[in-house]
Amino acid sequence: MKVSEAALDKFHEYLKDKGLKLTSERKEILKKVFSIHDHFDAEDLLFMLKKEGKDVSRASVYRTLNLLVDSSLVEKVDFGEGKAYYEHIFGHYHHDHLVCLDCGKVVQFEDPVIEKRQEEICKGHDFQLDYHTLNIFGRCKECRKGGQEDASNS
Amino acid sequence: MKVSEAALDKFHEYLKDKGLKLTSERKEILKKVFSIHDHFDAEDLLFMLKKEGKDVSRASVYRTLNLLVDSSLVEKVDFGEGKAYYEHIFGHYHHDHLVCLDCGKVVQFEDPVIEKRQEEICKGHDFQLDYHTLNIFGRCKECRKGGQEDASNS
DNA sequence: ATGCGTGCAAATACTTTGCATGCCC
DNA sequence: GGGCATGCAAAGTATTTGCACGCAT
Repeated sequence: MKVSEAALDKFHEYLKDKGLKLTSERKEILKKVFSIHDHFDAEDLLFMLKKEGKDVSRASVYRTLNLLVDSSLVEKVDFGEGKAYYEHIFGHYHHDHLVCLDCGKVVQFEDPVIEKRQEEICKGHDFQLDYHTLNIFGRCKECRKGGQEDASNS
Repeated sequence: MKVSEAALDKFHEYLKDKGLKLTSERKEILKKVFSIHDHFDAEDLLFMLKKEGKDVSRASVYRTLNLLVDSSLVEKVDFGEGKAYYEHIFGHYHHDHLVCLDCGKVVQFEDPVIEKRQEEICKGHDFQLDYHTLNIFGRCKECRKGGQEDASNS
């Protein structure tokens, strides 16, 4: 069974639980979301759907993304750009990001030491950890190589 | 010397470097920013300034906040709410946040293990670390104790 | 004196929402 | 058939920007 089918099942279940409906629009959006193996924003998604002749409105894209986030099938990622990015998470491990400030490239990483440490910190604060976001900003290898000396900070 | 005075010096230096000017508006904004020992958004800051009779425009608040962030005196914090929060950082250590999804309370923490691990990860990816943001979302002790309902704070 | 900075309002960018109609269960 | 969902456009937020005038260096 493909991941997107398992995701569809889970989404359907989530919707049923809430008394909501699995419409053709929601199906198309979910399918597309699970075909993108990278982060994307609402506008990207809308554009891709339109390009393929799927006639979904911007409002439905936004509304469905919120549902997908709420159902834990999709994660909202914030790179501090004043808009939201998304990535599907079902069937993946959670991961964090290295974001290049020059070229904008995003590299994913996952680190058990940090994950574990967060749990300890939360325990110490008697805080129930639901999820976290960790973004590391800087400059990737290529951008440092590619001419700009910089390197000096502050 | 008070922290805000040292900050003012550093800001002045930064501005000079860039051929920019230290205006009375920028001074007032910086002073206020360094008097707030918590995170705040642009509107909060504007409101506080107005309340004290400092006549600064919204545009100047936004423009100056950007300068303060660029000069590393202030950090932009993103809680995924679609707007930016800020906190002054000069004279402090960098810290991360525990954000309660129920009451919105934010607790700061700072963890050398996580900081160190991030450096190692960046080294492994040949990535130059400039800064990072780590937010942990969940529920604080009080909100878990206080029943399941949304406990809006007083 | 020069040119950056300011306030204002309009513009921009992203996201949400009200309403009339459409369609899933 | 009932009620949620959709599309559209308008409204709502957050932030930036063009312009004419003002002020720091």
